[in-house]
Amino acid sequence: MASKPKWLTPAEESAWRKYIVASRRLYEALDEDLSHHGLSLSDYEILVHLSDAKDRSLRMSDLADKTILSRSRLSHRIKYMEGKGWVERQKCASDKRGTWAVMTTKGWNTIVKAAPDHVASIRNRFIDQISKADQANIASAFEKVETVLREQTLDD
Amino acid sequence: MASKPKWLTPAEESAWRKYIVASRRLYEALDEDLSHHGLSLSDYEILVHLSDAKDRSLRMSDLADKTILSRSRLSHRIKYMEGKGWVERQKCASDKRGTWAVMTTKGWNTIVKAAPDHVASIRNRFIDQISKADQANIASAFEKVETVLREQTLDD
DNA sequence: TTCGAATAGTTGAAAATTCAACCGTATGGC
DNA sequence: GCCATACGGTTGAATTTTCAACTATTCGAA
Repeated sequence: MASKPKWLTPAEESAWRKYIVASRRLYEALDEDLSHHGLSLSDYEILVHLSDAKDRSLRMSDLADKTILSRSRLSHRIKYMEGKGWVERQKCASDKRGTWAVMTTKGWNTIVKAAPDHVASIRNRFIDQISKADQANIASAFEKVETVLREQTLDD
Repeated sequence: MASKPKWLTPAEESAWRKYIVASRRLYEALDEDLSHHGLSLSDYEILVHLSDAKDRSLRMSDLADKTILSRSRLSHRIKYMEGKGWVERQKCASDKRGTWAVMTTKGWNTIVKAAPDHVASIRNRFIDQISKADQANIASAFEKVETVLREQTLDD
């Protein structure tokens, strides 16, 4: 990687620390809020992506990509969620290796119930604390970060 | 919480999604980079805070606060790190309930070795992708978020 | 001074996550 | 068509994290 350690300037260090601390705490808080509905943040994300999808169904690997979960982790989680009755698995006809994760009515009801509170959390704890201008700055900055991250991950 | 679900506007939603996705990927990438040194991001944080501290020692609960780790998790982690020879525990004289986590020379060497690469990761993957202006915006925005988060957590 | 509540920290079991190996199916070249 | 390789997904074991209970000490008020 770097040949000479180029340390962070105080301003950079400060931005980094503030970001990292706040993002950890934010994650915690949202997860805690959601736990009152019996959901973890990843379970919620899984349900969101399913509810947005055509027929409320997604192939396991697509779902894994969208939720940024490893296939293994998703597989375990879906097993759990199947137990809860929120999703079902269906064999894929066109590709016999594949599996569809299908959201059930019960899953739909669950997320419909949780969503207002969750959105309120995001609002109270994040969005409403940040000016419109900064929201735009953050959106573009993190988009850039993510793009580069993706490129960097490809060639390693 | 909220009485009426006040949904996110498209701009807000976009900012939120971009932030959440990038932050997850960023965490992953940094953790992966660090793993080449046999460290997880939390282990690194533990060592950083210890190396900044007077006598490279901190009380367990202070360390837990600084690293945003639960006491239990820190306790387990320190046991592991003790096994690696990176830290030692010492009984606290003034408060007999207490324990000091003390970084060893081996621990110091470990972090000295890992730090340049880690800083380079933060730079490549985050800092260098963001303009100076946005760094400042992000610093202040996340500071605000964290402050509110802390206040909210107090009265719950 | 004494008792009840709070604080510091640990522990073992339970739950979640990662890791690596694995099966069955597709796909692309020859 | 045939084989090597890649893909899609699952599984069980190992590791990590959470959860709840617990010990020991300190603090504070009566």
